[in-house]
Formats: sequence, structure tokens, C-alpha cells
Amino acid sequence: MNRRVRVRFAPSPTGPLHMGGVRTALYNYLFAKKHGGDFLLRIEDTDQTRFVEGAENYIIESLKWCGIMPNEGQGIGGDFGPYKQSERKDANMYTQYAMQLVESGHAYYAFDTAEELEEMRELAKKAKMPNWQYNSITRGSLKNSISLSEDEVKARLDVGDPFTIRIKMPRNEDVRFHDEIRGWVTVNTNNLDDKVLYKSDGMPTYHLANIVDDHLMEITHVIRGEEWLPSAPLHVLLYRYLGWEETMPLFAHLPLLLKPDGNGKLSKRDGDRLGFPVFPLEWKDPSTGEISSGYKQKGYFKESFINMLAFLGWNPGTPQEIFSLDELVEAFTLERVSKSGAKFDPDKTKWFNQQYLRSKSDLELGSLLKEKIQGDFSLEYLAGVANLMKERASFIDDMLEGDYFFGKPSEYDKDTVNKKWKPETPALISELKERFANVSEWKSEVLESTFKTFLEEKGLGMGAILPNFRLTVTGKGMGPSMFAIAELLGKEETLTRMQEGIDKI
RNA sequence: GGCCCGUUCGUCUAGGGGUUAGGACACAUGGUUUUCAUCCAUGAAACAGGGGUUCGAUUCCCCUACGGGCUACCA
Repeated sequence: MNRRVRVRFAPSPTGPLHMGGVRTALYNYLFAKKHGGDFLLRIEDTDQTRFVEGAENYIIESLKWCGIMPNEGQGIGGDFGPYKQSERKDANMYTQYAMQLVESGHAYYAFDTAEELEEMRELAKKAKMPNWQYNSITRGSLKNSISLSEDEVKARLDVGDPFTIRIKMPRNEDVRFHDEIRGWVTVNTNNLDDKVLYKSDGMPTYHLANIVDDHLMEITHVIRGEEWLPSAPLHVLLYRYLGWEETMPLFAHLPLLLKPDGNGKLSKRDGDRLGFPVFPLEWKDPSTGEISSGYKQKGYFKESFINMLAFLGWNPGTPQEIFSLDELVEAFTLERVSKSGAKFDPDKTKWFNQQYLRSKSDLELGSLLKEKIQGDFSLEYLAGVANLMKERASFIDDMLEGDYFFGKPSEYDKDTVNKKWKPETPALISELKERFANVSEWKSEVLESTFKTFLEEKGLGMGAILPNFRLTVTGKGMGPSMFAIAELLGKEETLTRMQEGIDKI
């Protein structure tokens, strides 16, 4: 009974991986690592009509970027393959179980076409019965191996009539199972319908494939989104009918990720509308060419993305909020996952990024900066820029606000010019420039004391001249310490800019 | 409509039969700063409603409301 923990992330390749999906993968990863188990990736592509080119690769690349790669599965390998359901179907891994269910009387052949059923639903709806289901009440009047004679069923099968296999849902039976997050959940089978297990195209549906695969892959815990909660009783029944109840995995249904404003599931639309990514990586839709932004490309660190995601629906119960992946592994438990949906908060996400940015060394930030700019600057210099800019940045790009570190100002901030640049200013800046020219050691502290002495002699306040000094050197009305900027820029560059400022403003 | 799940500051959440209901983000105010940012301090801000049970309920139970999910030969 002490089985090795094995969990899986089982997305279907119908498009880019949504951040909600990443969180599901993350919780699976954390749980597996915490218990020294396996985390596998299985691709659920039983719906061939929804296949999207590149989606599978996108999923793998996303998990890779996040640093939560499975240790087994599609694109990785392992002893339980194949890890893609279409390939498992080709390897004939599902049919026998569908047959087993038919033979044991827990499933049956159904010959009704999708169109016929659609019509049936339409009719029912018009008759004010919006809840038409293929179930114990209706199955008797439909075309299936329960209502039809044995001979007719055989004849239909012999001539190759298309058919599906449906579960024969029992009447009035309570199905009870324990959810690791929600506790006991009970559903009466009268509310469940005869779900299709095997489609007429020869593919199993999710419901069958999922159970067969989880069983064969020796999955111990199914950690998935809340949207699966209603079909969990069906899955429990399937385990029972297949004779696998002994090793049935434990279930944990995660709360949904909700949109920041209003209600409902977080969707791609919300990201577009409110200006934040919903996907880990940028995605280009192969059919429309439309590009959706990704956290990576938007300048988020994977650490902050993961940290933020971990806290949407889980918390450690301590005041600590900044967690490395390893710390998350250590702290994570399903018991501390909350039951209710979590609204995504773009502001908090930004805050997380700021925290991580500030925790990085100047050198590291400098090299990240190097990728963003043109021109040949030494790493040391860029580290210096980072040192001055990091306090005011949430993203690497924010540090580019200090464009004056990479070239002379091309224009001078109009508001500051209007407010601070007085007729007597050029003369004062000129004088200040002379003082600076005579400074023995070009250091921030020396420049500052030189500056203050100058002010005292002139009987001026900081506000009268410092903003103008900043203006000439950076072209801006605000920024980090001017003396530190001047030190980094160097004596010659600073003095040149002061003169140019006097000439141009 | 039916079924299932949920509901603590605007948001993420802690807590739990007796608490000044705690923290974080965001917000506001003050301090530091030439400025902006940072930082520090302070503030405003919540137990959906109604019934029980109880000496006492935000906490336990029931109902209602609200929200969400599911209700396909999609996952």
C-alpha cells in the first residue's frame, strides 16, 4: 500500500498552455518532489479535431522555462509509454478495456448518430426539458445494445455500422469519494448520464483514456482543475467496474483561477483587455497568425511567475511570501490548498517581479541589461547602472528608463525646463562645471561635498540648481542620485554634457 | 433548469466557539530624499443574509442569496 508517489500533468494540445494549466502542473510538480516521486507529462489528444500545430512543443517549452519539467513522459521518455493518447490508441491500449466493460454489462454499444442525439436534445429543449440525457430512462428508447435485439446488434456490428460505447450508469446509487482538498463528495448516479467511453472514430474519450492511462501508469494522485469535479464520480465508477478500485488514485481538485475584475474563469480575453499575459511564453496562432504575449517576453522572471502562481490558491500558513522552487517543494501540502477560486492580481505579480529583481546581484542585472541595449558597454559599467536603477525598477526594461547612461540626452524634459531653468541658470551651471573640473577625485561623495560648498557660497538651495544639473546631464527631471550618476558617467562625459546643456536649453 | 463546489478587508489570504479578526498587494497620509523611486511609520478597509445549537458564533448545523464549475461521440 506504500506506493511510490506518481502524479501527472495531462494537458491536451489544443493551444498554448494557459497559466492556470501551469499552476496545475506546478502543484503536481511540487507534490511529486515533496514526496520523492515521479511527475509525468501525458498528452491527451483524443480529440483529433482540436489538434493545434505546435501546441505540444509549446507545453514542453513552457514547463522547461518554468523549471518544472516532468521527469517522465512525452518528449522525455520512461517505462510507461507511449505518453500520448493517440499513440496509445494506435498501440491498441484502450479497446480491450472498453470490451471488458461491455462484457461485464457495465457498458453497451450505441448506434445513435451525433445528429440524431442533437435533434433529440433540441426537441426536449422545446418541450421545456433542458436537461435531456442519455441515461437509464432514455436509453431504452434509443438505438443501442440494450434496446435492440441481440441479432440486430450483431448485424449492425457485422456490417460495420458506426457505434459508440457508453457506460451503463446504474440507477439511484450514491457514489462517494474523498477529495484531498474538499473532503467527501457524494453524487447520486441519477444525476449522471451514460457518457460515451469510446467514440465512433475509434478513439476513447477522455473519461476512459484517463482512467486506463492513470491505472497503467500507476498514478497515485490525480491533481487537476475543479472543472473535473463533476465527472469524478464517473471516473470512480470506471475504476470500480474495471476492478481497479484498490489502486485508485487519490483525487485533489484545484480551485479555479478567476479574472481580476468581475467573475468567471480567467481567459485569454481578460489578458488582452487588462493588459497582462495569460500564457507563460509568447504564442503565435498557426492559423490566424495572431500573437499572444507571454510572461517571459514581457520581462517576468520565471521565479516570480512561479512564486506568484504558487500563491494563487495555496499559502504556507506563515508570513513568508518569497519562495524559491525548492522552498515551495519543501512547504507545499495539499491540505493548505484553498477551496475557493482565486482572482488573479496583476499588481501583485508585478510586485513579485520587483522583489526578485532587487534580490539579484548588480552583475547579474548588468548582464541582463546587456541583452537589451545596443552599444559596447562593459559589464562593470552596466552593473553600475543596475546598481543605481534597480530600486526604481520592477522589470529589466524599467532600467532602460535611464537611457542617459547609454548616450547623451537627445532632448530635455520640457516640464522641468519650464519650471527650473531660469535666466541665471546657464551662468550657475557654468560655474559649477568649473568647480567640478577642478575636483581631484571623481567620486560621488566628493562631488556632493563640492556641490554643497558651492551652494553655500552662493547662498542657494538644492532646488535651485540640482534639477538643472540633472537636466543638463540626463535630460530628465528625476532619477537616482545625480552625484552617483556623474561618477558612473565619468568626469569628461559629465562636463561635456553640462556644457551642451547650457548651449542647447 | 438540474447537479456539484464555493463565500473573511477592493485583491490574495491567516485564523477559529470568547481575538483590538492578523499579514501581503493595491490605496491614503506623514517622515526620509534635490526629484522620482526605495525605505520607515501610520491609516482606512472584511467574517454575504436569516434561522438554529450554545452562557457565547465570524467559527458548528440548516435555509436563503450570490458566485463559479459541469451539464458534447471536448478535454
